[in-house]
Amino acid sequence: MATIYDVANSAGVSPKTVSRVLNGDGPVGAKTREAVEKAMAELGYVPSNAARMMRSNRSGLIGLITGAISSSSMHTEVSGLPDTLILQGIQQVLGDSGMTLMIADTGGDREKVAPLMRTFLQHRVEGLLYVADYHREVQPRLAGAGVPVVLANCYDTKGTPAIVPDDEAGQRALVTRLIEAGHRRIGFLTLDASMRAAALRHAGYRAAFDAAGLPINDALVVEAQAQGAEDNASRLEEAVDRLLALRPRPTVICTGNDAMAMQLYGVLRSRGIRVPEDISVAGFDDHRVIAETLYPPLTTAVLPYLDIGRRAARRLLGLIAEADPDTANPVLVPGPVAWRSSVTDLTQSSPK
Amino acid sequence: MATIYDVANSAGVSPKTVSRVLNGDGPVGAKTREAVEKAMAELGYVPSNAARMMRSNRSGLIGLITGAISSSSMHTEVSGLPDTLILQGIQQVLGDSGMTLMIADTGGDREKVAPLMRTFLQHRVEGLLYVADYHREVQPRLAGAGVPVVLANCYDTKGTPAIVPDDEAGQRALVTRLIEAGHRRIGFLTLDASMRAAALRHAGYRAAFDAAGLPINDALVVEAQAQGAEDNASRLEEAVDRLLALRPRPTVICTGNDAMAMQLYGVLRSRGIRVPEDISVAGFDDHRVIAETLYPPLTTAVLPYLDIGRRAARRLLGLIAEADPDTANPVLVPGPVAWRSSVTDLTQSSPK
DNA sequence: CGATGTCATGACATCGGTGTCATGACATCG
DNA sequence: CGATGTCATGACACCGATGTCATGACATCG
Repeated sequence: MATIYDVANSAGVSPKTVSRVLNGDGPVGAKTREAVEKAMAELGYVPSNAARMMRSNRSGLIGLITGAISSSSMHTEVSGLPDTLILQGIQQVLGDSGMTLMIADTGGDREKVAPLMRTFLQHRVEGLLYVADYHREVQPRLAGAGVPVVLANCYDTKGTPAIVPDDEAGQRALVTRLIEAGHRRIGFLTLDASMRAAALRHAGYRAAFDAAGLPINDALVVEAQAQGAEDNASRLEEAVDRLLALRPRPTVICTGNDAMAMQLYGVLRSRGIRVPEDISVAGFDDHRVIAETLYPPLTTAVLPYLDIGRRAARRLLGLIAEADPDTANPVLVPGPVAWRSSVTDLTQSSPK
Repeated sequence: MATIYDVANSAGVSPKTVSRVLNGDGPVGAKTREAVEKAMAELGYVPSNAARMMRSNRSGLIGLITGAISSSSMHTEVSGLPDTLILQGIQQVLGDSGMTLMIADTGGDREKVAPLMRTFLQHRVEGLLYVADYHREVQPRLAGAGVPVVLANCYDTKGTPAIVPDDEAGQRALVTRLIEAGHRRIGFLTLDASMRAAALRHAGYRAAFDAAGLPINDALVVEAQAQGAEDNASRLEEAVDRLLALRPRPTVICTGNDAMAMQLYGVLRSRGIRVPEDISVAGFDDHRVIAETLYPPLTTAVLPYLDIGRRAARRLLGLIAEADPDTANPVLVPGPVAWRSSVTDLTQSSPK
């Protein structure tokens, strides 16, 4: 690969002059510039970042780690890469700022974290991102490396800058919309209670009722997932039947996430209940493959992954520039409601 | 950040000796080694990859590009990152080999490819991977950069090393299993015919019949997706009704992918048809969220993304080491059949 | 016309490692 | 006992860029 010396020789100038052409500092004569540019093009010259870095001490690299990193081994499932939307959001912001992303996945093996960190440090990353596959608490050992860290889709108890989805506001907005659409008996099939999202979404559900000045009926809320259960399908069926047995019956059922809504569609149909004519359904996540493909398309609260990624990247860049506006921590990112046809508007007098 | 000189001073030796301790080349006295290691630990010394690279000319970096890169603008949909399993597979292999992955996503903007390539070249990546979000042909302009390239989940016409799923073998294996389970009237709802996977899977379907010595009834194969259609839902319904109108009715319906199978569940239930009691269903992809969550869980052909990622990475490492076994191109990676309860075994005399 | 300033350019050192070669202290051998 | 070999270590150059400073050619000014 051609070096700056090759270019200098070929153009009959000194390396320093080539450097000036490259970086636009210092004056360069028009004819000289032309000759240098021609030489660069001919040789296919691309400056070496390594050499640059030695002087500038700026690598232009950001390290990203996913997978097991904390010691919260409660969820031992093999955790893979997180939703790609988070990565995409990070990419967008970093790309625009001229940073390049290095990624590493521990593949669920916590022992791999240390060597990965070492590799990142060898490359002199200017910042680190840790991305979780679902909203949860982590106990990272990333700190102390002398490099700014931002957590995305997770948080810790030490006040490390973190960006997480505002599950509570999302569920609240969704339920508020349901109430506005005339629904009063709103069933809620919740996630495994040990999940952070479960508690927050439940709180959002209640907050929506409170804000509307409506009473809360706890019989409408049923946990439909269990810790390490295999038989979540039958558990869901039981939960659904319990809701359906209520009189008057719920007019809409919210689920802990879109996957559960997908199962709910199946259970309801097997009971001869039509969606949304007989009962409406709403999910959470806006998992595209599911929410848009289901028939009818699913009304759901959007998990703002793209936005979370963008904000995490921006915050990290801020920390690197030592210009952290020092906002509240963790930052809660709200998502909109995706209103689709799985929910009937009861305020419309004549259902077609 | 501490340098090798700091360590050398602190340990009272020369930088070269520290280097020897680091790399284990050349002999070092026991006491000296101890002193050096102590100094390194105290200073939190991590060697700089940039400096190393200047001499060795080995960056230890692999560049990965996803998103729009070809000029095949037929599918203008915003293409995001590909399935994370491919990335995970790549990660695993590269991580074990000591390489670090740099990733960049064009976010669908082809204009971004050139600057990204430049960035990668500045970092002196030793190889490039291009990963597509679904099996297709690309016309990359990656070549000529003097760096080995491997395509994953896509291929070109110039013979660039490529790793793609063996869609034909997958569909064939699936249909063969169906035949073994006693099915003879096997419906097939295909993807948009312009997709590579559609043609290959169709070929696999036919091959299974041929191998079993059974006749093919073309009325059982219906295209259930259209080019840029909005109303694929109603199109699917029509296709399903056409299959259901056949006498005798198909005993199983294969779909172009798992998402379509998910829709099919809905359509069948709305027609009062039970899965799998009245009719069996099989998908393609083994898209976990769908295949495992659906009730009943979906029998499907596995798209071996993890394996594709692994092989792509291994092949790239081979090319970098200039030891390419020069296998057939593109490499077709077969996937197993995931047999779940959405398909009834007709050879079992008594359905429970 | 000499002093001063600007422009265009180059020589040289430097960043943090590592390859090459040299050196001194011992051990071994004939 | 002198020649030779091995071990442990250091001096020095080099990788490819860029910052600092110097230099020569002109232009401008009083």
